[in-house]
Amino acid sequence: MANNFRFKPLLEKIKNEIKKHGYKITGPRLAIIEFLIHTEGHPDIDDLYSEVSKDYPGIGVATVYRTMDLLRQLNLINTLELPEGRQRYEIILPEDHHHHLVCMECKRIVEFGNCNFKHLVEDIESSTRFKIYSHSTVAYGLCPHCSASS
Amino acid sequence: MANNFRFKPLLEKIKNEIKKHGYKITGPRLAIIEFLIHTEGHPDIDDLYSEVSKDYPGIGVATVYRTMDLLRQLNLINTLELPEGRQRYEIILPEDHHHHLVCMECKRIVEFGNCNFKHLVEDIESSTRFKIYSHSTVAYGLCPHCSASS
DNA sequence: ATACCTGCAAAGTCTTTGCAACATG
DNA sequence: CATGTTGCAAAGACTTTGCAGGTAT
Repeated sequence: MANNFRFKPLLEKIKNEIKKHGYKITGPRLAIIEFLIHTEGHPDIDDLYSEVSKDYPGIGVATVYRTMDLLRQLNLINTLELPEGRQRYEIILPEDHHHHLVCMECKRIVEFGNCNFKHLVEDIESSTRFKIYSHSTVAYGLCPHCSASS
Repeated sequence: MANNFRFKPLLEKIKNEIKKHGYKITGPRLAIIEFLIHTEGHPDIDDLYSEVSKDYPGIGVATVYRTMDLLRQLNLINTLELPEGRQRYEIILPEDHHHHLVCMECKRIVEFGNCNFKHLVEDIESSTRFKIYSHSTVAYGLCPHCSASS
């Protein structure tokens, strides 16, 4: 697996974070977290449920929802808001600020790292008097394949 | 109404767009569109349903959903994807490219106009080979009021 | 031993759909 | 008057919740 190198330290960090807050490391949680660390994709609840079921048969959907809530509360995952009407998730890697490009045709999701938003923060903070903590950008377009075939 | 000046030409443009595509101007549609043009907010389906019911009693929720689908297909409204799990809408004004700032505490939504994304488009297009057509940024923070009281 | 956690099924919420009556162009 | 549109209610999709039994620490 390409990203295996990131596996152990990240997994340990996540487990510690969970324990630190008084929650427990359980089979279903581990299976979900390991899947999230390994996958290159941006799974939704259904993807998680069906994929994790392979490692952990018998897991219930409710557990998947509850685990994702927990991970989000602990700031261990990001939630992607796309126009699909459901959420997709990705594990947060340290030092990996990126955004997403979505193909309007085939729905493929690609990450991109260039982000110059930080240059704007001061401007926006002074014009709106908000204190900004985070941001998320989604760009829409056509992927190479779909743009060739249209 | 502060934005009355924008009302007539925009309304005409929208009506024409609807007719041009073979759809009809009906009472419920007009009531929804007029509300969207007048409001300063970012209503969700429920807001629309209850507000528009005042002008047009008896309207059904299904009609609100269907009208918003139509307006989105014709590119007359923007959909805001926020972590609330439901969509919010805004009418598209010509020459008004902006993004949104959301207060994490009180959920207030504020628009900001600074956007330097266009400088990145070429970079992203060449590194990903996508053709980009639009983008949307949401920043999260604390509004002046909430940041004072915390 | 004591929280916490799980799967299940039921309940809840939000959105879509089928349909007969109606309205627009 | 042909075609699109509407409100309603039912169906569908997705998410949350209550609970009794199970499990991590």
